[in-house]
Amino acid sequence: MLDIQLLRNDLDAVAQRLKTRKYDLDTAAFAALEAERKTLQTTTQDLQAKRNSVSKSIGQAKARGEDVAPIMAEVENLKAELAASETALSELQGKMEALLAGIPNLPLESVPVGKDESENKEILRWGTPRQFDFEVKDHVDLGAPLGLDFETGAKLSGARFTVLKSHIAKLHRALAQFMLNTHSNEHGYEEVYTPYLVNAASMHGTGQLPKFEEDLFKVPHNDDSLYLIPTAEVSVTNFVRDTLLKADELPLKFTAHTPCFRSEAGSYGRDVRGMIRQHQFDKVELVQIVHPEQSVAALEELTGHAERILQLLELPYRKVLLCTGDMGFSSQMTYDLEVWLPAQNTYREISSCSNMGSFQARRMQARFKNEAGKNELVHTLNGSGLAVGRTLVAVLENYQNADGSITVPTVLRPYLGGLEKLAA
RNA sequence: GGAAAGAUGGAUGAGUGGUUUAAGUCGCACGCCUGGAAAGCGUGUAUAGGUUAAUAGCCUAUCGGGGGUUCGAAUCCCCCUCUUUCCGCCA
Repeated sequence: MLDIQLLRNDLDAVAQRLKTRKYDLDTAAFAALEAERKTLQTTTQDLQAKRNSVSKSIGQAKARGEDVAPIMAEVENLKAELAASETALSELQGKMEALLAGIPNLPLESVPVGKDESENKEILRWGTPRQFDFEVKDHVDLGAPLGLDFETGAKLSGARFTVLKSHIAKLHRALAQFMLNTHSNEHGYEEVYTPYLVNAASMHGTGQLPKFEEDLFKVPHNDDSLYLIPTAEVSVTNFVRDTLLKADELPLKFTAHTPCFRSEAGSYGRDVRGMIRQHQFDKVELVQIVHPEQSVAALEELTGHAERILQLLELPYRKVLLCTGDMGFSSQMTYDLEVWLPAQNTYREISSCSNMGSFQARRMQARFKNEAGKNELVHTLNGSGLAVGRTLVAVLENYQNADGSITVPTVLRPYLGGLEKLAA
């Protein structure tokens, strides 16, 4: 959520910057609402003040034993007038909050302006895609004999659900363990385990609600609903919702391995083959809660932590700075990491690392006591370190051999009892 | 699932319809005192919003959340959430 003061003071400039990310802010409508809010709030507060003082004088008169009937008559009308005014004000404020909740974050100055992913800026390429002297197979064909089972997944739950067995299941587990160990032992993150079902307030805090409900799985519960997390960003970042931190507690760094659930109603037809796009997938997430002055540097650090996983796995990747038109709703700057997939002969997203600035913190009321003793919003960051399913795909495709077996990356061997090769 | 007790500012803790403008204590900040410190004394110490040049004043809201009764609610009524304890069930 943007600071409403920013909109009040600098409406046109905000609207212009939002335009670079394809959001059209109706400035006239906002200005009209704001003008109405101003007068309505003032009159409401005046009425409240009047009611308070009259009520007080009733109490005082009673204490002196005087007749209060005349004063009571005086406030007769006040009550209805105040109630009407309060109702109108809260409706208006609700309207403005709804509008505000739907406005995306402002991109930082350093983010290139662009309309879509074609205008993203490549920062670097790491590693060299391997040259194969045989016909490469994709992960679906490679995985089938090793335990990658789409048919059973479809039988149990439908399209975009997968069962992993034997070698594939173990490789999947090894990857998650390796990532989690690296981040918690070497990168200074505290390992956490979180609920996979969260309430609407948490989803609102990180920005999934109210705008992206169709992408979520919703579960009825006690006359209410819970939501399956689409990423551990939601559960972990919300640790600090409604919290006042001490300055010396920052930064907080958490890592979590969780399943992620995405309905993605709008994605039919995309990546239907294989486990690139699933309704359920595992991810090791990195979250940082930092001092506002540190968030720009923290994004570089956090992205580096995700890159390190790819480097240790010796998977070629490229790092891309997303342009304004391709960024997520809550982000003010995002790096994507894209891993090389030989069968697709291209780089595919495997991690997304974002600096959300104070956008989520404002929604969550996550603050810290700053040097001046004032409460200030923290900045939040998160990134995938990495998406486990897609990493599995990348390992299968990049480490494949002519006979269909898979060489186990060196760093994973300790997690697989020293196994060097996966073969049917 | 059943029963009971709770939720008040940074912490603790009083407060059963109107001088409560949320007492007192602790903590914290500043000052006095001191060679320095402690103790003592004094002053101050919530958040959000409105108005404003203002981080000055003034005003409004906030006692777990929501709704209600009332001229007036921390206080009375209803619903919900969470915490603790006991019973049941369960991995």
